[in-house]
Amino acid sequence: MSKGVTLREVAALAGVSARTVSNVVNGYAPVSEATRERVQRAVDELGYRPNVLARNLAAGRSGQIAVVVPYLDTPYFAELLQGIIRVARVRGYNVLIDQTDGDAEHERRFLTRGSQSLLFDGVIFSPLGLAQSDLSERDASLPLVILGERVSDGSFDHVGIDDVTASMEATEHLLGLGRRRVAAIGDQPYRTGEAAQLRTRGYRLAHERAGVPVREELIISTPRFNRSDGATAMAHLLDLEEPPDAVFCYSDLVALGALHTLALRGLRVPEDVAVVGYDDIEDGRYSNPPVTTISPDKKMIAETAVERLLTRIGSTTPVPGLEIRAPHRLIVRASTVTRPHPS
Amino acid sequence: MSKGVTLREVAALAGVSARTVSNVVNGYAPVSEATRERVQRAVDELGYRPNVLARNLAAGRSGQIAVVVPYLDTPYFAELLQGIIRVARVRGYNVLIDQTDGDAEHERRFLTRGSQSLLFDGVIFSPLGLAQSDLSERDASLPLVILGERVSDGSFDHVGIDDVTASMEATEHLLGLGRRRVAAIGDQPYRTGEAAQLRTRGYRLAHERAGVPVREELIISTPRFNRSDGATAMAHLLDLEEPPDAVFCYSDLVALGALHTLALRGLRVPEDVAVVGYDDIEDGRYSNPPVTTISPDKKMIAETAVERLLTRIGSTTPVPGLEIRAPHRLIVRASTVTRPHPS
DNA sequence: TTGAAAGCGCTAACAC
DNA sequence: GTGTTAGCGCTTTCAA
Repeated sequence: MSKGVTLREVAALAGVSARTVSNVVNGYAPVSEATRERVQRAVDELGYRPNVLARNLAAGRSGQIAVVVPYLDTPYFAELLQGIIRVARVRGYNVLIDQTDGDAEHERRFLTRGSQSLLFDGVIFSPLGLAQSDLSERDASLPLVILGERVSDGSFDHVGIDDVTASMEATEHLLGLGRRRVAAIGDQPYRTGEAAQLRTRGYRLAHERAGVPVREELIISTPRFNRSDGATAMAHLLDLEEPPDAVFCYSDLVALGALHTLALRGLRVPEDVAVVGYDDIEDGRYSNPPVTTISPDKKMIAETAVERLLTRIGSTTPVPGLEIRAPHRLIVRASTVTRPHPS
Repeated sequence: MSKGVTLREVAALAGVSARTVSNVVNGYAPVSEATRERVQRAVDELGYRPNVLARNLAAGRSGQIAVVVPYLDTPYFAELLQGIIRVARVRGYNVLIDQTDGDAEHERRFLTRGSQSLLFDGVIFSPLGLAQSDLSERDASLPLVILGERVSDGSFDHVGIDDVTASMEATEHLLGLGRRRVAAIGDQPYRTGEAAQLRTRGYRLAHERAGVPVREELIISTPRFNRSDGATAMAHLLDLEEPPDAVFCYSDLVALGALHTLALRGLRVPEDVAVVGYDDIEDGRYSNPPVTTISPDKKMIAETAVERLLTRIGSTTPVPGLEIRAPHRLIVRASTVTRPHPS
């Protein structure tokens, strides 16, 4: 393995103590210009690289944050991750990735320092299999930021968009287009489906405001928010006696799946069925037709999540949990309007 | 921060030495059943969790591998990563992610242990900005597995599919359909574009074999393999005096971009223009129309990459670099054949 | 400013 | 089988 020049060797060559080398390397404390230069020369000459492990062990921190998502190949998470990694790197943190497949047991492990103890200083977490209540029974000493739709219990921060409002806007857009049989794909009417239920709430709210009755058979629940579920749900909707003339999908992936089924059945979008998605992933911008969608400010979400986490990590006293709402907007594309505004 | 029960405390409670606790925890060496049980009880009682950092420092390894890709939000990498993380986890390794944006300087940093020293035991690397020659000037003590199209110089393993053959097959498929003006999108005729050039070679080879002359103006080069480049290139091709009747795209993303432009121009796929992609990402299965593509065995690539890396990490003597060819196949979908085989 | 030295928590060589 | 103990390489308190 690599030789590994140690701090001591540098100290010896420079004729100073380890302490001084450490100071120079870390830019800490005052060191006289002459000494600093001498040390620096020794560092260069020996090609010294600090051993991160040792540094962290001594300092009691790891310099790493973990990002835990259900699925890595979901474009939304991939795009978010990209942002998180960029920001973390700038702040001197490495990013450890884990993917839980939405498995509750697997997810729970990240709520405590557990066996990973000290491997990461904090976690940015997007839970899927855990219910709100699970989040409360956690090791509060582990800095945590939650992404997605949860309400903070005060021991962690939560960053996300206002799902109810966004969903309401998406539905209103469809209703405003004169559609009267607007379906919803993605409800999850069970304990761990709290996030999805917020979208359904927005959907109902929009109907209420518009004075259009909700047709319960048009609300389809799906286990996941992926293409295949979207395709299946759409097929089911089209087989109804009175199929919908519009669909609000709880993710762009679901919308893409719905579009796929619509194309197979030879239906025109948006003429026969208008489609709205959620997330604004790149796929949706290039699909045929491009998908109208709710676009969360991902850059801000990523930045805020890292920023908050580092604040927590850096603080010795408990930091109050914040509810942070990132902005979102509706982007209208050809899946709902024949001649959309140029975007 | 978390209290942190130490090995010594456990030892004290169990009335044994640290050595024994370590043995029990790690399942090492022989320990009498009675002792093991006593220690285990102490561990449980105290809620002892080994400090990974300390363990690694002492053992001289980190238990982490780094995976370095140009872009995380490229579905192909996301899908691959997913496989890599799964396998690594089973083998007890954590995965550190980095994304280079294809920046050569950034990539080069991963060819040496550099400042990250000891933070990871090995690297799975998919270079983009580096040329073949850059790979040779590296710190051979860092276990390395390269993904994508490179030839091993003997100091690392390389896992990938046979790009030339695959590209030839893709092109032959188009030629076999009777298309005579087959375009290619994705060539990169410069030093770091070696991978892309292999695809172009396969493209030419297919023409040669079929006795169809290559029209140089139909070979379009693009800086990246993304949707936007594909859309632009397609627009350019359609503006030619004699536009193509088929396109071989060097990635599915490029194909999706091309499809987008084709739809905008009101052209029919495959009737007017047939399209073939590369990578078999999920997007391509649900696009409108679904994309015929070269499908590399991603699962095997991921597994093999991790397996080889761990072999390198575990070996004290130099391991000869292997060239590993993963299988691939052409999947025919509606973007080239009106009534494709069910897939 | 700088030096000496005590750990950070664990592993493993060396004894018994 | 099990105990002792010397580090792994760095940070940092305490003196000087």
